[in-house]
Amino acid sequence: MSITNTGTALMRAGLARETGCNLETIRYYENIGVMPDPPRTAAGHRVYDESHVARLRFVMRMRELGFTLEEVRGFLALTDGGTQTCAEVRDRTEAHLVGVRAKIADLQRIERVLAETAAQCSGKDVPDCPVLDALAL
Amino acid sequence: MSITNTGTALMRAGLARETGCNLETIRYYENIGVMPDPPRTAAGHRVYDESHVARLRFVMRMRELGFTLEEVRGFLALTDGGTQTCAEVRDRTEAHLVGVRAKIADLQRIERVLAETAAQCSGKDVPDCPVLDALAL
DNA sequence: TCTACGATCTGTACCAACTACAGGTGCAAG
DNA sequence: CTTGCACCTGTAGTTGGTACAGATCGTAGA
Repeated sequence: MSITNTGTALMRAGLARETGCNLETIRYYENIGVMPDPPRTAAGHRVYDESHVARLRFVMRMRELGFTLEEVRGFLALTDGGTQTCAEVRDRTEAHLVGVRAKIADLQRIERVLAETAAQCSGKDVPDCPVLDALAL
Repeated sequence: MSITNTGTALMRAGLARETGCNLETIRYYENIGVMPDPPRTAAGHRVYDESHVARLRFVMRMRELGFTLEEVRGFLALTDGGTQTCAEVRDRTEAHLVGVRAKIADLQRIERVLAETAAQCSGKDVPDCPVLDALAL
């Protein structure tokens, strides 16, 4: 399953480079329990392998898709426990999708209000403005 | 000329009730300079009038439309100085609109990815799931 | 071997934009 | 007179990071 090359030991900067993740964010994810405490060298330096790269990429992809870290944690708990089912994962994904669609609708409403109001502007060097009128309502 | 007719004196809770703003947020807006320091009673209690109600409503409406407090401050500085022009207000509004449209596009991309992936789910009680596969890529 | 430099370590502070709470006063009703 | 609420202040917590200070480690050059 996991292809573990012998020489793929990474330090924190290496993991950051491999994943594109910010250096400090790696430690942050460790602190909040999203990434595991990695093994350390004698001097206390963190050592990462391919499993850490994969997990961090998973976390980053979920974040890109707008999942909260709490939701990420939930997914990881499922897969870490090996208790995940396709139905459960789909349900959580669709629950998130509902939120995303609500945000889109919200922003579209905002977009419409802003565009319609700005379209009424004279664009002149006068103090009166329909945008300010709309905001003062 | 009764005091209670035109000059409706409000305490903080009254202003919150009139505007729907959270009680603590009013003090926060005062601290960050978005709302002015109101006059006080002898005991130090804040006293608000209609001008505060109007200003707070203006701030809240801008926030609802997704403007940052920094942008709100900018608009208020314009109108407080009486230096606003319709052209300037329209320009700032349209600059904000660009950001809103970018957010919508972003969320629509996310929506598409989530919907397409979730649609491939078997919905069964099995550990394999196309959503997890997509995230693990 | 000494030394300089970069990488790593830790804790902590900072950002937006609020929200909440602790601990203290004021004021009016019962 | 006491109860109880509204108000006051400062400060901490939230989410998801980002950044910095100060200490230590590890290695390459002189």
